[in-house]
Amino acid sequence: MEKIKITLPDNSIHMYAAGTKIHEIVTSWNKESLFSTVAVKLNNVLVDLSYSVHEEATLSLIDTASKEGLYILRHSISHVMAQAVQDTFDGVQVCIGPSIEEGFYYDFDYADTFAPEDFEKIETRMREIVAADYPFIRREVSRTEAVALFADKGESYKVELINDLPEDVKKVSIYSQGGYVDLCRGPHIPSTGMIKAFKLLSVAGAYWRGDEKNKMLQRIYGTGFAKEGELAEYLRIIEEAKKRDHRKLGRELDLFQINDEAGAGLVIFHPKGAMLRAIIEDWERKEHLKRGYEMVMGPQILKVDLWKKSGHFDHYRENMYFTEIEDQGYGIKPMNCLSHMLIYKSKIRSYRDLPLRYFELGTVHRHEKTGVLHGLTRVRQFTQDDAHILCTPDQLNSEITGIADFVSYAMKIFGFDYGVELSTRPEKSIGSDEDWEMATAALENALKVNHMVYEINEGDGAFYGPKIDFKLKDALNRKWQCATIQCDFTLPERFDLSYIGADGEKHRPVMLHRVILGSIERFLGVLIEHYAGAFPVWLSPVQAILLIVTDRHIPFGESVYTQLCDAGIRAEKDFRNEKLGFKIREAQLQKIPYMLVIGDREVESKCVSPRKRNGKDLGGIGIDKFIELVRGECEHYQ
RNA sequence: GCUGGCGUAGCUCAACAGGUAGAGCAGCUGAUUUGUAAUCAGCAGGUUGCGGGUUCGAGUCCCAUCGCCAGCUCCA
Repeated sequence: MEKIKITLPDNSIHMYAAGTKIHEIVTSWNKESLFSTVAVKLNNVLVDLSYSVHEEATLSLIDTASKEGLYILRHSISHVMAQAVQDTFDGVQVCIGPSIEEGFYYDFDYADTFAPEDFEKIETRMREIVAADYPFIRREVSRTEAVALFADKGESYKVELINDLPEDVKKVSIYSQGGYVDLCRGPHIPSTGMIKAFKLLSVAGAYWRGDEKNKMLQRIYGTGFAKEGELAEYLRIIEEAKKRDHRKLGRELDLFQINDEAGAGLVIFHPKGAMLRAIIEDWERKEHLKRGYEMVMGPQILKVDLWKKSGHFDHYRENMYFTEIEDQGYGIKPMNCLSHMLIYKSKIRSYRDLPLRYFELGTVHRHEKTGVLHGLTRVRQFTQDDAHILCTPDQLNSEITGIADFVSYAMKIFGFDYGVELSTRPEKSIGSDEDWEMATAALENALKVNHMVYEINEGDGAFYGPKIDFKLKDALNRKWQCATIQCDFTLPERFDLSYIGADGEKHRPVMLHRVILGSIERFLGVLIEHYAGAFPVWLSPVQAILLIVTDRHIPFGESVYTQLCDAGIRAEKDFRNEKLGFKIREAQLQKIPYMLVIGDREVESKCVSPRKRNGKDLGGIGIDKFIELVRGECEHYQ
């Protein structure tokens, strides 16, 4: 019999008979590893353990500890769930059921509705399927055979999927376990018994193939892990996220409200929330001025004709609000660029003036569909830390570098980690192919020059240009879009912007749209969740609260309060007739960084006793020393 | 916008299968003068999101509308 050479994971080379199953090869090499191996990579291609090798190959194992392994495990669990759902309910058609970042889902077409109460039934059946340890069996069949098979089962969605495959696909693979058959590329785990920890989480609507014109299906979400402990940890993080929800903390910390009477998606900032915003905005102004930006301000509404000129009317109208004044149509701005264009055009520009960097904390309105509104992170009115940079094409690189540095600095200041993505031309867009290519190349080039690691996000650019998106990661590792740099050759064209070059001729400048924190509202929402409401001292709306032991300490308390206010420290006083423990509890729940206890001892020695938010008692220290302490914690930022 | 779930006091939540809303916290009043996460007592607080309908009777059932939640689609 023919022998083939297999390079094993430890780089040792062994000879096996052609046609040997991978499962047998692994068994002969290291039986133990089978416990956690879900599939293997054969010459870098993922295949099942049941695969038979016919050619010389290099083998590496994929176990549940790896990202790919977990993906495969979860995909297999989704098949088990689909089987359980079909076994439990009549008349259910299966659609698609992939692994996703944090788990898996499966879409079903079912006349009745699934309720979370049904999960227990489904999970019980799933556990039976797991206990039965059914092997996942792969079979390759012709398209016609597959169509016949699924048509016979009444699975019209699967039939549609097969019929829509490219013509050159002659064969498809199907997987079965315990009588359940599914169209699937694979690979899968060897058998259902390998599944140890899973949980169904939620059910929600989802359009067939993600198109809102199609039928709404029911999607059941679940997650799975290699070990019970990991599942428990994941569920703990979900609970933690709930505790940190900025909508809940926003109310508890009295930061803001979103009120039906005022309107959906419209934020009303309370004193503490407005303070927090002001701190961030002051920081923004200072940092922008440092970096050569100039502050500008534009109106909230501009004539419709101008929006037609810019292309917003044709491409962004459904997101805009309009109004009329004395028969003249106006559009409420959804972006800040128009005024900035007019500022540029207000006089003749020389190449010596460039780059021009116009910065505006610009409030915009966008008509978002009701279903997408969400606390502070998705609203209808928000303020962007927006800037438009007008420069020569050869200044693009250094400008983008400057912005990237700015973003990196801001993320460090606020304590976030982040990732970078390059988003390319979307279907609905304006501008020539040439401009798009130039703009995309400019952004990509800047990323490369700066050795930045990035991912490509196809078709996710703005309608007027490609963009670099910075996605920050919060304390719970969730990603949020905040900073973005967009390259635009179109708007300068439409507004016929020019500058006089060294050659005395007119040239067209290039424009960069960019935000650093993005929407101040969204950023605040993310910030609240990142810090769980316990802001660092420099951001805390209230930095210190004075707590007196009894009312004979009021006069000294008042004098301390005055000294702190004079020193620019944001202080509050709690001189109520309550026990100290009660006041500490309240200050603690308000997550105030410093509680200053004032009793007989402090009055006597003219000092305060700070108690930190983490419970640490700093003992009696002089007021000057406390002021110094707080300033020291802020100076690095302000 | 779509699918499903949900709107009860400032907040968190009760009220069996329709029978004229109840608790804790917060608030107010009084007592208490208090040392590092809740002092005690009393009082007050709601046309059950808004508008229709069914019924002798609706928080509970039906319709419509506004809003919230989870997704989908879209996005800063």
